[in-house]
Amino acid sequence: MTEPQQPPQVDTNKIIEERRAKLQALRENGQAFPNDARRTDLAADLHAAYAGKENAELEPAAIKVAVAGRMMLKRVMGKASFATLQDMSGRIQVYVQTDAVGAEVHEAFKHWDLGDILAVEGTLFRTKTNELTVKAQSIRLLAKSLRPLPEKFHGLTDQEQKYRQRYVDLIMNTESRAVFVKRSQIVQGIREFFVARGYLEVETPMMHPIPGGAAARPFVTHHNALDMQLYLRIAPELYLKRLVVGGFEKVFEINRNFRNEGISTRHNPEFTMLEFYEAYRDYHYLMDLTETLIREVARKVLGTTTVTYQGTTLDLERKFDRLTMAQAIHQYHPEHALDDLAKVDYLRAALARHEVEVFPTDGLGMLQLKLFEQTTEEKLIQPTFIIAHPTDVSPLARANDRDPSITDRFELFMTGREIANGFSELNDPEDQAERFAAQAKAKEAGDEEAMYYDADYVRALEYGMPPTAGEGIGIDRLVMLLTDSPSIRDVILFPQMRQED
RNA sequence: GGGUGGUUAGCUCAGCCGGUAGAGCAGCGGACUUUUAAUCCGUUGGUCGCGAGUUCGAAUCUCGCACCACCUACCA
Repeated sequence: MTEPQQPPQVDTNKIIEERRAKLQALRENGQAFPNDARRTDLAADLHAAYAGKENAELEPAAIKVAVAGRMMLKRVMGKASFATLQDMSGRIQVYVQTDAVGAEVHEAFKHWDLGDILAVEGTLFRTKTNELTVKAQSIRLLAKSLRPLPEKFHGLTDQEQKYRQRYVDLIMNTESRAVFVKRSQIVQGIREFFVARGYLEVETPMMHPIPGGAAARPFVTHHNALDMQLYLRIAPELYLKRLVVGGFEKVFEINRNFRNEGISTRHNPEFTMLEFYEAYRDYHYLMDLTETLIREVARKVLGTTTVTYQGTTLDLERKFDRLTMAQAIHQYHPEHALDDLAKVDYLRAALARHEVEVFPTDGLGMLQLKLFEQTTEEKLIQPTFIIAHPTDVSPLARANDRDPSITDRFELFMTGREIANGFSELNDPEDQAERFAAQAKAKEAGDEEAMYYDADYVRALEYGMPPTAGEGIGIDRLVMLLTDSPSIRDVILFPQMRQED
């Protein structure tokens, strides 16, 4: 891991050799990478602006435009050629004629390669097949591409290469570009949603002396000058609640968390979380807010609240179900009667049949949770809030007033996956201190995911935190859902991969 | 971590029962002044993922390793 970087590989590929020779010739003729070309027009803007114009009207008007982009297609026909340029907005065709640009330039153009970055100035016309085209008065090569692009028709299909060389994926695949544009719009929509409701966006530390706020294994790092061990954050929760203590009564943060755990189609070591906290609210309010948020973002970004994910249609308009774990188990497995699901012995027997590991210390809530996860979680396709989680597994959530063995907490499930997790916050400093102590004890006993005792967080609570509700939403998973992406790697620009070679 | 499948030219892919590798695109040379995956003629290009083994002979069969994908387990 700490080995020195390998020297860059010398690529002996013949195509690259030829392109290097072309670049060398360009260098000998002057500036090979000119930086004085100015673009005034984007492809999509031109298509939109002249959508209704016939060539009879367009060509005589001699509308001057300056476009630039990557050459994706090239068709040479003796004394005239067509090229297709791609810019950030889309594609536009360019017509290069010996009569218009001169024999020398056209001859040079014939030796430019797919992938080269070009600038074209000229006038608009429509070809006989009615395609809007720039007739070049001048055409320049701005940046030579040394590496050949994937095949123009099939594009890049190799999953590994799409992830490792995202830049090539983005050049070749419109659908990939669209996913990341949507991701950006979703994050923007969420940001606007909270700002419009008077929330303050904040940034809290990514490097924590004590990792907290979730049950997960952290990454460890070291600060040299301070000579101290630091952890990449597994959640921002404890810092955001310190801010609520400080008087920022409505805060949110959209940022990265890091968890040193397995990698899968649903897990990347770094992932983006939205967390938000609002004082003088409870978890019921959060559920309402979450429904509104997801509906509004879907409407804004997709234009609809009917979402198809991997062949399953989700209705985000309908009020989301709200069920306790026992109710959910009963609803999807009617053979488990509600009365029985409240009996410890019944649950132990049921779990034994499923061969689920249980501990003598597991109480009613824990047993229900285990049966729920085993039998029911994957069946929650339509948006469903599951409420009342056991206090044992919710060390930061407020205990229920009637039954302190459960908490005022919910998790939102869609397509059988957890999308959000929220609760009325525990603001009793003495209760919090006891729960930390229990977690610390579990950690000593070998539970690597158990929390540390965070004395400063308890000290903050001792100044008094207003009753508060807080929630976290996994942005990557939400984006997967809204873009119909099967893998989390499809919605993360540069997913974590094993080292090449 | 466990299971299944994959890895052949820059890219997309063929390659049968083992006989030492092929197409299309891209590239190079030529023809072509409205093409659009342009077309037509010619042509260069390979450590068949890596390493062993079986065999007269391995891209092909066997074993090991690496990486990727999918399923599964933990999690968000």
